[in-house]
Amino acid sequence: MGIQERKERERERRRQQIIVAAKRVFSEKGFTRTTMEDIAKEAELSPGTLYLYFKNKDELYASLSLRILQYLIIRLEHVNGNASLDANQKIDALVDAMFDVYEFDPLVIINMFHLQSSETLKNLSPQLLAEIEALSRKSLGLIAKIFEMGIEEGVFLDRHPFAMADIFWALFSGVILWESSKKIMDEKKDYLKQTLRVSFDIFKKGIQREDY
Amino acid sequence: MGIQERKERERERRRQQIIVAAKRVFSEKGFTRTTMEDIAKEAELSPGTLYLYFKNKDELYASLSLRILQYLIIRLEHVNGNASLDANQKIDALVDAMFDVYEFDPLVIINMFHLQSSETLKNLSPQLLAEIEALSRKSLGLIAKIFEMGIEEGVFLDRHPFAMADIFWALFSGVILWESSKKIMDEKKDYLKQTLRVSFDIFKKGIQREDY
Amino acid sequence: MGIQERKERERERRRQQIIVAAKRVFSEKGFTRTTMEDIAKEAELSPGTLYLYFKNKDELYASLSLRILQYLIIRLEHVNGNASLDANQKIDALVDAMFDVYEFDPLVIINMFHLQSSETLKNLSPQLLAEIEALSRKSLGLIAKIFEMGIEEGVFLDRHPFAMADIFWALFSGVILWESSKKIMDEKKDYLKQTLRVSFDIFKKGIQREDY
Amino acid sequence: MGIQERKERERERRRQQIIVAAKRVFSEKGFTRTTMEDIAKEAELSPGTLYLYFKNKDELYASLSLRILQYLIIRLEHVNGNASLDANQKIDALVDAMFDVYEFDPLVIINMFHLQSSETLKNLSPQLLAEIEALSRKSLGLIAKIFEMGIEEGVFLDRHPFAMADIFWALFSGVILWESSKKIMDEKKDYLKQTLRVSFDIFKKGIQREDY
DNA sequence: CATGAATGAGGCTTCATTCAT
DNA sequence: AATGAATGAAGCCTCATTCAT
Repeated sequence: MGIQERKERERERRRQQIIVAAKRVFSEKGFTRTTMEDIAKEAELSPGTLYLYFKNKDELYASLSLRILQYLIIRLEHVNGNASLDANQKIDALVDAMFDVYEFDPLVIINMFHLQSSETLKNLSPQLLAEIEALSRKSLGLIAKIFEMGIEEGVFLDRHPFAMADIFWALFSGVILWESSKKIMDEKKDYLKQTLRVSFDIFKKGIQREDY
Repeated sequence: MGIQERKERERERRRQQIIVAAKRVFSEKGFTRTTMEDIAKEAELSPGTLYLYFKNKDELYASLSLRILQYLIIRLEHVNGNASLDANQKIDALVDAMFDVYEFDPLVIINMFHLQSSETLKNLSPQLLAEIEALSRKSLGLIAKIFEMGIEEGVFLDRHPFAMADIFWALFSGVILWESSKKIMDEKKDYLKQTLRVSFDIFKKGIQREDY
Repeated sequence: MGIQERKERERERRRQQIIVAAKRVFSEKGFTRTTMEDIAKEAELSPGTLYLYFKNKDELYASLSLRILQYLIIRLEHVNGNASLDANQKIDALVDAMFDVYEFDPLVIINMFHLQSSETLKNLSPQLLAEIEALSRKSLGLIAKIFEMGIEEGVFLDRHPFAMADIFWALFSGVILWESSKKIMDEKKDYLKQTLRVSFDIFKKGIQREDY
Repeated sequence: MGIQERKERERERRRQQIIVAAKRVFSEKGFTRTTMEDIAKEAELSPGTLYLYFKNKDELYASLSLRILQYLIIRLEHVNGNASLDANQKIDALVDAMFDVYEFDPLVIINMFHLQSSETLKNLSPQLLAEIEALSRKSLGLIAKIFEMGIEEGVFLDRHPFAMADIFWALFSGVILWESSKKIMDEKKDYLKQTLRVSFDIFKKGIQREDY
């Protein structure tokens, strides 16, 4: 059993090793221009080894997103579970969570939104697509719950909570993608977090029934 | 010169022919999975011919975005030029313009945001990148102007107008990308326009200094 | 049209060029150990070009057999069409035809029987498999017809003509495969044609109702 | 020594375990598409273990044939050793032996003929090739002996006994390969044994000096 | 002996791009 | 200008084999 456990740990360690390498290379070069050999080299492994841990390039790419979605869900459940917060406080907590998730691993977040907003999605295996979909749906559901609560409390505009969650999510991803795209076009300073902050403020104000 | 002109016109017509074909194929298959031969077939031309009009695949792809950005700028200039509108009316006109642009060619809009939010950007030639950047910057500038006006009038929150423009743009692209991504994951109905409408409403409300 | 024709001819010439090269390499190394690059080199073409003429390695391999089967069918039809021959004379003509086909291209014949008697068959595309099956069936049918005639004439044993055709075919392929296998094991002299001759004699005698 | 023997027995048991597994997998998938891991899984062993018992994939594949050839030789020696049979009775016994061998393990027989009629032969190590050759030669020699006897008795046509043995062998393998190939092309009923029966009848009749 | 994770060479195939016609 | 056949670089992935445990 000790052996069993150690093996398990080592396997997980190896996976991480690959994931870390993949993250780095994908972030730098994007999906298409990254080769499996690039990742193997970065991970100091042989190309064949990658395939012992990930079925193919797509799955490896997507698995990055899975990790961060799982982390996001944990954070969101925590927000939702905190009964002491009213709707607006939960929005604040939600925003904090999003910042946390972003800082947890900015490169992966950008990767994830690239994935979600790109053709790569069409290449994924049905299972993996379903998995991503499930986690996305769950995240969105948890976010929607907050809006639902605010609507019930009468403090938020009465819009479909899922639409609001979609918009919140779209705003988050839109800002991140747009800002990183601007950085590509123009290697200037990084306004991402400031812009994100303002956008969340605007959003929050925009959904209030009365001014606050 | 008559001959010269005719040649010029024919050349332009050919370019359009290619662009139309490219649009169709890129929209259907995404950038990577589209081959130059696909486009050539769709345009009823030979692959070689494409290279007489576009330097390479990337430039062809990007040129789609150029077209729509140019159209967008015309629309935005029109909005800005209308002196009879106050800031909030201009926001409405801006929103209308965005809807127009979207409906002008939804596939190309999605393409453009894919481009802007993707690795492809990294592959472009510096000139083309600069061209896109210039047009984007101009668009954003025109949008920012509206916010600037509202801030000066005292009806909008006093935030950096360019940040507001970025956020507006990010919201627009974010919703479009996210909704089309949801459609990939789950071939359901298309809520894009409704969601876009709500998101603009929230945004507009969110930037008001006083409630309206 | 002149141009059209010339292109057609050139295309066919290129195909032949590839087929000749493929035949040589496959015969020398067998299917698995032959690489597409081997063939390309032998044909003095680039690997990519092979794929302009053959969908993949399997199809290229199988197309060798198709050619010879077509040739065989022509020969068999000729035998069947000759109304002046009685059943036993047709058997002789059949045997001559088989020798002809063998000499038409011994390497390809061996390839074909390798193909027919091997796992490679399982890898073929359904269409190609169907095509081979159709030609094989047709060949066998033409052979069976001869036996049928002999049975009706009362000179051959009354066995199912198709079974007799199968046996004839199996004998032919069996001798060829076994003799070439012996040559691999033991680079000695080549008794193939003599053995083939004796085997056909035995077969012919074996199917007679009365001694002749 | 008891220990020594037990170890020996266990080693042999392990070998058998692998052979049984290999037989199953090779039969199902053919040589190329079978991986060592497939076999290891089927044998409930690890891939590495296979290499403790067989030098490589080729040798493992070939060893299947060795087994059946050994069995065949035993049967053939038995036939030859039975002094009470005349030549034609020995032919009958030979045919019975072939059927026995076929039924002893049809899959392995097919494997063996695949091996003998395939490129794989070219990959074998010289020793293994020599071993197979030796057994084949011995089998063929035993078969030839029967024909020799018949020729001496004056009941068989006076042909080179080894050629007759080759033809007999080629007929046997040809029918088996062709029938199993037909089954691949067309998942119909299995006429193998009937066809084999008829083919042996024809062969027997074909080699008689006088009618019988 | 047994394991099974790791290796890494090598094959098939695609496709952007070129260039002779 | 247009063609489209040809190129050939490069990528993904497989799998026989090894070796540290």
